[in-house]
Amino acid sequence: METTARVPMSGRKAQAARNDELIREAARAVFTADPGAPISAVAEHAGVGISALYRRYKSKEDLLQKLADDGMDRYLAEVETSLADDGDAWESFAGFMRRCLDIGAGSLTMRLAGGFEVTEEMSRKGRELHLATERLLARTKEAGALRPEIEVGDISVMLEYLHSIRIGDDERMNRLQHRYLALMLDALRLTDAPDLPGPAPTWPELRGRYDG
Amino acid sequence: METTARVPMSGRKAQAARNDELIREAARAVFTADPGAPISAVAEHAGVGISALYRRYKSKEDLLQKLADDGMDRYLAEVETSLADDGDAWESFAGFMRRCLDIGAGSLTMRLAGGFEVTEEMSRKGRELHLATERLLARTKEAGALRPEIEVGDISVMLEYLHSIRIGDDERMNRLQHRYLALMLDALRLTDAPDLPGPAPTWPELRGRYDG
DNA sequence: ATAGAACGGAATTGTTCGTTCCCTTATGAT
DNA sequence: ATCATAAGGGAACGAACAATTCCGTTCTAT
Repeated sequence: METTARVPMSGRKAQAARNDELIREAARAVFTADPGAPISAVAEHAGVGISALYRRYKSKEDLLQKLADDGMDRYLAEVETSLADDGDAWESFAGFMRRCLDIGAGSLTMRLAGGFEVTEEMSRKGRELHLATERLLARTKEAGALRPEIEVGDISVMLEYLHSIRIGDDERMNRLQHRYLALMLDALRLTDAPDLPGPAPTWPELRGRYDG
Repeated sequence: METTARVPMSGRKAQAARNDELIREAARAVFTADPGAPISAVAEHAGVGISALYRRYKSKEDLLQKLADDGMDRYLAEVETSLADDGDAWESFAGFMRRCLDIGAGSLTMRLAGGFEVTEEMSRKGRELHLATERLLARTKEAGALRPEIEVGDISVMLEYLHSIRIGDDERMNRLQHRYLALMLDALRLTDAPDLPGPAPTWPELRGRYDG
């Protein structure tokens, strides 16, 4: 045990601060993997007891809400990063998708939905994300780098389902997810391929899964 | 026995015979949608009571085994249909994928796995499927119609993943699944696209999810 | 040495789900 | 018409599970 705590890593406060992060990370990992996971799985994954969790979040619903909200922020940040990138339009878009895959964004919210009450604030943020994503898609299409039929709903669905690929350990899983994303991306840039069947999922359809 | 049996809809026996089918169909639908669904959901979906189910299957595990086995048979039938098709190699392969999507094959077994004991017989059948699929892929690649890096594991993962897309009612859902399959297929025929990241999932990796 | 924050994890309580049981109904033989 | 019986509906039962609470312990700062 550290007696005099030179290192910032010692002391209960530092421990606690680190646990904050540890727990958020674990929650993200666990619930991305399985939205219905028990809260004890999060504690286990984080290597802490259940108390550490309940000290920080009033309830499971509270945790899920904060997580979803956080996920939306991350996602928005990624869209804006790409929007601000003035380089190659296609690479900018592809990078956005890859980053979303890595940080678990773009799908978490959807996958979690149903497990908690959607606040007005979150609903507002959701619309904001939608609009921002729309801008990114529009810009990419204008550059002739993206299939015109692709809409925001497609992005949601694709990210959500890429995240559901869970084989092997974390590293292997990530690699496989990128394998299929690469496949998708190859298809997405085919601007003159034949039409896709059926219209893209609409915003109400996606939302409908949890507040319908 | 049917004495005169003009009307197939009357009589307890006819009812029962119809229920056999009703229940299999419901089980397929329900468990494809959610491998962890309660058995009562199957009864509900089939419009019968729970007794009707337990009269036919010893237990949930029994039902899952029979279902998985049935799924493998269906899948094998589809591979062989395509293998027997001497028309355009690409269309033959694409048709195979589309049919698998429609009948819920190619993923059911995997998704169900973990919920029941895998018999030796099933294991054997699994290897058979693998080989047959390999033949189909090889043939399609030889015709220059399929990306050479695509392996059997990719097919499993893609089908499994496509089936997990669940938005809207059955019809809408099917349409959306075909939308993303179409996207995938567009990517799969790109024989000269840049390499995909990471190797395809291997047979042990896929199996590893339930008997590891 | 002691108050108290931060924890770990067992105990508690409510819910879910597989399975069993019992009662109703339709069928076919007597 | 009556009765034995196959089928089926769905409530009841008990085990497993998971959210939350509670209590004893450890470590920090004083």
